[in-house]
Amino acid sequence: MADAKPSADERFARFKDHLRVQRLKSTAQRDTIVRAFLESQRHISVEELYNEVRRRNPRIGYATVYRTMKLLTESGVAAVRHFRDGEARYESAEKRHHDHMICESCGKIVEFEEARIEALQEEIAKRLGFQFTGHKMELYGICRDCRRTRQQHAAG
Amino acid sequence: MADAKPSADERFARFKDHLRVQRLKSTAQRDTIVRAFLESQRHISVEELYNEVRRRNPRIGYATVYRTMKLLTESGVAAVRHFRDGEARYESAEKRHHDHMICESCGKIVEFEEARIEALQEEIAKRLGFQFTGHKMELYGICRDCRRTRQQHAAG
DNA sequence: GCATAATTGAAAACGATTCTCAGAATCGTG
DNA sequence: CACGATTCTGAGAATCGTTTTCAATTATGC
Repeated sequence: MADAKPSADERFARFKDHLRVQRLKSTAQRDTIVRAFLESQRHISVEELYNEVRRRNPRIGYATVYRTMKLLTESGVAAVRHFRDGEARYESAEKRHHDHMICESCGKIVEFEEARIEALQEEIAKRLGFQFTGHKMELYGICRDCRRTRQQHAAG
Repeated sequence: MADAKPSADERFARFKDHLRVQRLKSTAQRDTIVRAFLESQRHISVEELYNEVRRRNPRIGYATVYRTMKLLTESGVAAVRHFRDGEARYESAEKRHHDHMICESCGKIVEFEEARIEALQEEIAKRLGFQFTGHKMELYGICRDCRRTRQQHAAG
């Protein structure tokens, strides 16, 4: 039986725990932002999240979204990624390690796991005399959908 | 017998060719910047390059360094990389494909080649239905020198 | 040489993110 | 519940790396 991944409520609770432990305050703004994040799609950008948050409470500022996502990352509920475009994207941190494959045409992001790459990385680090601490790996390509669309256009 | 890698003069000539073909102009500023780059260490940042350029000709502005490095990249002589800190670093493009291992403590950058990783990447892309176009991979760790230093401090 | 087109430096604009600061809200304690 | 210490908030300014703007300067083809 696979581990069920934590529900949105469980992750929300984990965030609240973090606040308590760190003696930080619970506020309506933080709740709104975290709930919006937990209900969002994967790899949401700050701007996208901000727009959703605004729909729920237009008085919440950009800075608070940034601050809250930082907190959420520290609590282990979210994780940041920086892809090619340079704006941060947040994803749920509740999953196993994985990397990303990104479509250069439509921006679609697909996750994958590959144990053999992880193993090679450790091996390379050792060979170079480094104590391995982490890595960043992204593959870029054109997804099937975009290739199909392109052909249709070409065929006219 | 290994291919000799192009000398600085050969690369400079390649840049000049690029200018000619594109009907762009040769200027003293461009020459100064490109020469400074070609004589520099690997993975130089724009700021570092700008400082060196300034020593040679204090009237050259930041924007011209940026513009020239863009040109040099288009000509295939240089290549940009964006590592964790977010500032662009330029390296010579005259080498075979390679990736980087970066020390989280001192910032040292070591290059490596690993055919097995390249092969895996293509395989993964295919599995996900992508036409592979490129990738970005960086390993992070602590280098031997920094580990040694750290121990000395601990032993103090 | 001259005209034309490209290039330059300085400063402003940029986009993503962080900081500042004064007012507002939270929370542990009486 | 009220108090007070502390934290949080929103708005806008500040920051960082980079690009753009613009008027003045320079390179190049004829």
